[in-house]
Amino acid sequence: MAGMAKQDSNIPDLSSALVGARSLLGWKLVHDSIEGRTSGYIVETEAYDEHDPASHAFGGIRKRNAAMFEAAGTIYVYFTYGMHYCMNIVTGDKGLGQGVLIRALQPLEGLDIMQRRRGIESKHQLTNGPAKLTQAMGVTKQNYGQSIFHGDIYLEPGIPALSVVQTTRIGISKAKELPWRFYLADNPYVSRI
DNA sequence: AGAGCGATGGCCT
DNA sequence: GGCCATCGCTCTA
Repeated sequence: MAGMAKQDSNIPDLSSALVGARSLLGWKLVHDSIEGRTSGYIVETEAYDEHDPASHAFGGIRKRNAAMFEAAGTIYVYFTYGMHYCMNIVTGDKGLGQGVLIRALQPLEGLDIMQRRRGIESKHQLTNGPAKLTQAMGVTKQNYGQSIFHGDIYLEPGIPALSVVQTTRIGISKAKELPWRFYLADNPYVSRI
């Protein structure tokens, strides 16, 4: 199968933020919560590493960002604009301060739960943004520091990332020229093209 | 289709 | 006191 993009292991490659951002595309993100199971395919990501002025890890470890310095697979949730949560999956060696922001999902299971949590019907609007998907999936500060390898939020093999677009990141003011955003080409659940 | 803006809280200088 | 890795509503075109 040389030259064919496929998922060839049962864990994504989280060795660095850039590798992880690409590797996580197509994986199924699952949350088994008290309200039920919600899941979706990861269709859009952004990489943030320790040398990146746009990263929350830039400037060193603090209470707010400490989870980013934990082992790869740790979930780093942050609160922003007074009302939104966003979710990252930590990459790289422990102590580095790297992660991948999950920016969009293609909703798969628990659509009714997502619709209730989001307060909207439209399937396309449920998870096409970093704060939208955490609301739909029921991810909050409570999940801060959990590991995707043993917890109620975890990954399962999903769909092959056949065609990936790499471009600049969204919603940041520093280092915005870096092409560290990845998404599945032609996927209707990407936050924006 | 795109600009403007309010909501709202933790962390920074 | 100001800034945000945001979203969705409300205007103008």
